[in-house]
Amino acid sequence: MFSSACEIAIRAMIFIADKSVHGQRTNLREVARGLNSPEAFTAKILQTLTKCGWIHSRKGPGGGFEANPKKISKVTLADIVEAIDGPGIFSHCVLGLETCSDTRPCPVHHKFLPLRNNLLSILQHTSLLDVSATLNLQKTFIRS
Amino acid sequence: MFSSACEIAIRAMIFIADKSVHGQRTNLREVARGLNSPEAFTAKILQTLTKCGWIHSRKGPGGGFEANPKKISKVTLADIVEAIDGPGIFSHCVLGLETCSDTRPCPVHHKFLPLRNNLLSILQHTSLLDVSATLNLQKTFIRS
DNA sequence: TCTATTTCGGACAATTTTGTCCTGTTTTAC
DNA sequence: GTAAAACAGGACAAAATTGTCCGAAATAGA
Repeated sequence: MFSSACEIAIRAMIFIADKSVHGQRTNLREVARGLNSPEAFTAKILQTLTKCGWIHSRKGPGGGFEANPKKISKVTLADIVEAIDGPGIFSHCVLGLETCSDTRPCPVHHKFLPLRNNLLSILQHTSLLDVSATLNLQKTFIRS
Repeated sequence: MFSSACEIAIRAMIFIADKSVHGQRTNLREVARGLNSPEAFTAKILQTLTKCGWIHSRKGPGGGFEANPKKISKVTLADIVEAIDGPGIFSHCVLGLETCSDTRPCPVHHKFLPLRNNLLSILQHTSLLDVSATLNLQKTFIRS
């Protein structure tokens, strides 16, 4: 569904959001270990998220990554997915047709339309706060 | 959502099914042109579908590909997707966690569960016959 | 100021996916 | 029987994705 970079991005954002909610800053090593993801690859992804402004980074001792608490309740899964996989994901035809649309549909277009809308709705209405809340209660997990 | 090989596979199956329903056999060149897909790559995909038994191939002049009319109403999108992308697609965690399950869920597991079931249901209940029917009426298209 | 810590950014490497090409084999039509 | 048509399959090539490495820049603390 999403690229593995995107999967890691979402998990990383949840991890960082959870720390930030509790007033803590975390760093690359902690994130990578928390997710059980390759450190260097995770670094690249965090770089992208930083450039997009979804997290804030700080160099030097005691530095690391943090998320603006106000943003955590506003940033949605859709925002993160778009930042990593690009906006194409939301419009890409199920059968890969470039010209697929309501007026010139592929054979499964109408079958999948409600599903796509549902997916989009979930992504757009699920904030980081929503999903990070269960994490600290050990009700959900983010480490493979 | 699916790999591009899988997108082509589904479109190719629809194309072949549509021909077969009308008692016609088609060949690689026709399929590739019908889908506007690279011929050699399409050949590989048709090879896989043939080995899986979803279509039947025939060598020599006048040869090509055809689908058993009885099968066309039974083969589902899920069958084709599984043949090309493997069964993992149906169980792969949204966030890429290997250990994700109802009892040890990732933070979005429960949010996406209904969506996943819905997707699975659509794939399993949509037969080739269903989707190829609209094609001949020029109501849907499979060429990009 | 010096050092240790940490992110940044570019170059590079490995892997997977996508795509091509060529040779062989089977089959049909004449 | 021969030639042409068509798929089968293996080797190869290109592109995209995933992943690594290292030096530079920034920052905190001694």
